[in-house]
Amino acid sequence: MNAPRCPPSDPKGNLLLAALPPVEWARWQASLELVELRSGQVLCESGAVPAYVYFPTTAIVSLLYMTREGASAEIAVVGKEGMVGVALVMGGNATPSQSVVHSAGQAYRLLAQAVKTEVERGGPVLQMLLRYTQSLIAQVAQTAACNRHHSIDQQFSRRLLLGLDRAPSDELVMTQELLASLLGVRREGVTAAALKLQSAGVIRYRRGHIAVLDRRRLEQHTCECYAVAKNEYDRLLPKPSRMAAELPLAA
Amino acid sequence: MNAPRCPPSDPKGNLLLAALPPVEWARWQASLELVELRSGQVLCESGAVPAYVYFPTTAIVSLLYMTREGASAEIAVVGKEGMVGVALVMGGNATPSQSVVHSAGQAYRLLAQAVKTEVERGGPVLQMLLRYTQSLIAQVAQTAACNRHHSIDQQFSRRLLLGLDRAPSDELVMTQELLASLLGVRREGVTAAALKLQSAGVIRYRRGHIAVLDRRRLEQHTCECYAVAKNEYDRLLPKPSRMAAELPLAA
DNA sequence: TGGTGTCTGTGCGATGCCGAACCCAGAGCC
DNA sequence: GGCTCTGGGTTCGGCATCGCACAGACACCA
Repeated sequence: MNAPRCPPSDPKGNLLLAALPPVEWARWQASLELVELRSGQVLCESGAVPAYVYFPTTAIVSLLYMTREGASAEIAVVGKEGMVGVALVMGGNATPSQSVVHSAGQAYRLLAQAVKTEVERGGPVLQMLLRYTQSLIAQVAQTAACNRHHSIDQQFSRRLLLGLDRAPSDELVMTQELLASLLGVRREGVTAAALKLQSAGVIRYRRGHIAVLDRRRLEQHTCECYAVAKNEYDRLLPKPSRMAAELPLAA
Repeated sequence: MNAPRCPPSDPKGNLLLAALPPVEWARWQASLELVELRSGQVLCESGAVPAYVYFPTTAIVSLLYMTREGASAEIAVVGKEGMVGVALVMGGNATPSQSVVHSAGQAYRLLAQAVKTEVERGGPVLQMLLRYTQSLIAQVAQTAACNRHHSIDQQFSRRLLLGLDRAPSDELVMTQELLASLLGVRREGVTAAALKLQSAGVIRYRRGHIAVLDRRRLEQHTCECYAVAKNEYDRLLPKPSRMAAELPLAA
């Protein structure tokens, strides 16, 4: 009854898939393919045309920009709330950014052509994907402002919250080294920020595992960038039915 | 024969309008309204639903994020190559960013409702606007990476090129103070960067006017961010007919 | 059980940028 | 011509972050 590694997650674990109207959902269901994403896996290289779009359920993906000198900067995070591959919706297919899995898990994928067909059809699916893309723009823009004006401490807290929203539990599986490369700062800067939060009792961590003990206070340590982007997502893609998401599945 | 201030610019001075297919162009022409935009004018406040979208011809507009502490960061520049108000295309209407004119000039505007009707219609216009939006995402993302990794000198050069591409001449009308607030850095940092470029003979400036003398060398001083974003725009919205743009208008 | 490699903590000096203050000079106005 | 204002140049100390180097420590594997 179990898949090799984990029990397969419900496609509706992805909030975009869960928000599909019944007619569209019926149309998509047969085409959705469950895949296990490994940590470090590159879903789409910079400038390449992806073969699939991905709807993560438990996996978490980073959209990265690499500079000429080899430095990296994460411009957005995609997890169960979103989709990897909006360039296919926008018509440009490729993007200068790279999509990399940083937290292993499951996702449902759809052939690029299937998405393009769906987009050409217009209607509620296109509307939803465009709204998600708009929320992604807001996240990227907020990252730009945050990179300019806020301290490593604040950005570290913000990034923990972004991860937490997309993770299945209160524990993030990522090293300080990884976080540093995502934030585009030195690992020592992340260590210092983590130490402060740990001694304040907000988080606890050990070798690649960061447990958030007090989310409330973590939010207080963070710049407004987290809330602005989250509010924008919630405004653009309101929860269709909170009940359905929280109640156990019937039958 | 002249308008009060300047001769009215041709709507096709805006590259998106110029790229409209004949049928759509005919449909739009009657609805387009020429407006003079003053420097400092706010086209849309953060979180507000704009009444119009704007297609600048000679004006230049900044998309700004403001932090809680009052600092600002320009996340993208829109001039004759683009459109202000993509949120209406994406369906979210509002955005957390603010649109501010920083270089007075002309633009054509269209009622929000007219744009939404056009978007619902689908077809080539929607495709074009989505592709423009994708190029805007690339610009914003590049700004995020640039803010993280590059020096004020590089960002200053990059910003000059962004302005130059959208300005009618080789002279930018903007003070160092304004540039500093757009880049989100101190004015002294901009002064230092400008001095270096001037003593290198790349630019010459005086009280609010910056003349670019040697564009080639300016590009050499810049980080790759400028070229990446520009290439992405050119890829997504190729010049429909270079001839038509460069030849004088017939008849 | 011991070895090994990865992850985390720490301590330098160097540097780029900030914050504030002040002055000068060009431009516009009366 | 003189006044005033705005834009630009300069200086100083301070701080956050960087780059590098190294030591300890935990986790895993043989």
